[in-house]
Amino acid sequence: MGRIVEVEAYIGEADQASHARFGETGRNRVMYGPPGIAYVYLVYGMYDCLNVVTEPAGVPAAVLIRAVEPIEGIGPMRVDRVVRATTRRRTLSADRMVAEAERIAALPVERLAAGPGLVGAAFGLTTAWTGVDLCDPGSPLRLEAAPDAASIQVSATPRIGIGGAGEPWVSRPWRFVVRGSRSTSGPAAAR
DNA sequence: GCAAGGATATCG
DNA sequence: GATATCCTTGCA
Repeated sequence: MGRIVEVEAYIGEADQASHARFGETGRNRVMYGPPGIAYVYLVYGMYDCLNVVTEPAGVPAAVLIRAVEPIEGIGPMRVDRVVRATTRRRTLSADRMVAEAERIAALPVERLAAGPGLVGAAFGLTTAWTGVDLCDPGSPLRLEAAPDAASIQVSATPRIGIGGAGEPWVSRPWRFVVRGSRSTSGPAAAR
């Protein structure tokens, strides 16, 4: 369990940064369905990114969960991070595997899920989780309201890692971060 | 600065 | 069926 501290919004086929920019396809199909459903996709061949489908059925939209501040299950998160890091690589010597495990073991708790790919790794998510109802209290993966949601300060910035210099969808401030969190994505210098 | 995986969308 | 690209990450 953890607290979501960074997200990005994607909405509509006109949003050229969205997977829905080509219309409905096999991959993005759930984005066109009812809200509250998980959409997990693979980027760069090794990172599974978790999204929450939003907007009523027919309107393709989703919110990418970019960073989580771990609260419970720290040990399992480290294990899942190590498993992911050592199984998603084709060429990895035994020495490098050990080094990777040690690096993850030494990570500060607040950095275990500090990025969209790291959220997927820490929670052991794969594209097979697409379709899970995140609003069902009985679901193995679910969203819950933060008790102190009303007092949290949020900043808005442009979205990360999207192309199209000078295009309107690039500068739109649709990335939201919990102010003051030490678990947001990116290198320390940029936080 | 760039290489590391694999799925995907878009061509032949 | 081939290939450029991708909502990333960590190391050279």
